[in-house]
This record gives sequence, structure tokens and C-alpha cells, in this order.
Amino acid sequence: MGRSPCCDKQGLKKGPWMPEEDKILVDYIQANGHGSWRSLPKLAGLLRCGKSCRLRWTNYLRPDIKRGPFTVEEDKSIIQLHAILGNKWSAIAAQLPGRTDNEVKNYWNTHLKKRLLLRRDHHLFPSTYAAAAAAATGSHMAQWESARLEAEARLSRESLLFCGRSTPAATSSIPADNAVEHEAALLPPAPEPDFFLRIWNSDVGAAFRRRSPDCAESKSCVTIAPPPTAPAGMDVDSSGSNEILPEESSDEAYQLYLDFAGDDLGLLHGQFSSLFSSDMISDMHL
DNA sequence: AACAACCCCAACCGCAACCGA
DNA sequence: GTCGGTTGCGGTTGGGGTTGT
Repeated sequence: MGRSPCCDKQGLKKGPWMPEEDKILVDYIQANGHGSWRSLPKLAGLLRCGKSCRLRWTNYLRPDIKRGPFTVEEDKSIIQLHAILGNKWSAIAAQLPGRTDNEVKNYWNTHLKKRLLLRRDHHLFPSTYAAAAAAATGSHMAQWESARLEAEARLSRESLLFCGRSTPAATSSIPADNAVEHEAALLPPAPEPDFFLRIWNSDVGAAFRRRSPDCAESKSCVTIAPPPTAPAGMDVDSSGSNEILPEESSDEAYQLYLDFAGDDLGLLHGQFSSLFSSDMISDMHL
């Protein structure tokens, strides 16, 4: 796949968008739709590359974008979804109406991640391996997530770690210093089934599908309801907004991880047909 | 008041998937 | 099946704003 030339073309403007440019872009898209992003700048009379126009539209100018601070519910959703999906910002943002992947990503990196790491330090989690092993036995999602935060650069290996849950060695006592080596030793040579789909199909995943009418009928759905009143450490301003003030919701956010533990990552058939095709489901060999 | 350090987020970069010819 | 163009996505960065000294 050849890379397409984009902003490196001479004569195209880069950097912050001017209000006039915004207006041109909005007017054009509202009148004609965006069509081909690549040809849009020329048609609209913008000295920008199509990529820049697309980003500006999807991340800033789109009329359905929600402005303002993240609410408590959005905060929780992001944390919960990130525990399942990892850095799949577009997938997480898809569950948050009006929020963009870029916004969610920035919010995670600048607020939530910081808070959770801060709390993690206070909880003295065991080694990465122990956490992975805990996840492998389904005993505590929080520890699994801790391990993931601790080593985000190794996200791609998570599925392999998770798949090791049926391996006897995964539940044995192994010194923390040897964790990485043991992880490597556990790695099977062949690709493993999609572990996200497995989790999504578990009680943990069900917690996020509770919004769907289908889910309401299922006993398997875990309801993570917001507290009736603002918990300690969380402020609700006088306007009634659920805005979370910096640093103040760390306990709440972290507790979410603890509450989030799945006692049993049992597999629930038929829970996510609205999300995945039947072919995908049948291919999972659940 | 001036400067440094830090924070935040819009925008960019580059890779990979997707899609049609 | 292959190729080239296009789009989507996640990681990273630059710079403006804020806070601390």
C-alpha cells in the first residue's frame, strides 16, 4: 500500500484553523456533504489537505459534537470501556454520543490515566505477572488492568497473557522478577482467539450493554449504577452539572476498577448479536 | 513583573485497513 | 490476486494558557 501524499504538498496550509476556514468548510459540507475528503479542499476552495479537513470536521466542527466537561457518567464509561477495549479510542467514543475519539483519548491521557496511576500506587499491586495471573483466573479485573496500565506498551501481548489463564503455570507462584520471562514462555506460537470478543461477551462486557433494550432482559447484565448522591471525593457543582473536578474523583474512578472485577468471565451466548455479525460470533468458537 | 515549569488539547504524522478497478 | 487511492485510527507533538517561584 503506497502512502498517499497529503500535507507535504507544497502550498497547503498547516497549523491552527482560522475562523474563515472553518466557515468555508462547514458551509461546503452542509451544502454538499463531505464526499471525497481528498477532493473536498479543492472544491471548497481551501488550502488544506483532505486529511486536515476531515480531522477538523470530525473533531471540532461537526454539529453533533458535545462540548463542555465530561460528566461523571461519561467518566465512568470511559474507564469501564478502556478496561475492556484498551486504547480503542474510536470504539470508546462510539459509546459516548457527541464525543470524539480524539477528545476521549486526550481526556484519558491527561486526566483519567493520571488519576488511576496515582491510585494504583497507593494500592501496592503485586507484580505484573501476578496481576496478569489474577486476570487469567478471572479473580480480579482491577489487577489485570493495573498490569495493563503498568505496561501499556505491551498491550499487544495482553491477549496472549489472557489466553494463558488455562495454563497451570499461570496460576502458580512465580517471582515477580521473572514475570516477563514467564510470560514469554507462556506465549503460544499460533494466533489466539480474539480476547476482546471473549471479554465483551462476559459479564464485564454486559455491563456496557445494559443501555441496550436487549440487555435489560438479561440476568447476566451487571448494572453499575451511579451512586444516588455524589460520593466523597466527587463534587457536583451548583448548576447541577456532573463535572468531575480534577483529583477529586480518583477514589471513585479507581473504585470502579475494583467494582469491575468479574468473578467469572463466563461466556454468554446471544448477548451481542447487535454488535457483531453472526459470522463473527460463530467464528469465535465459544 | 518576569520567568520557568507544567498542563492541556488541537492538529499532525504515519501506519494499516478498506475498497474499487 | 494485485495494485493504488482513500479513509480511519492511534500515537505524538507544538504551542498557547495556567500556575508556581
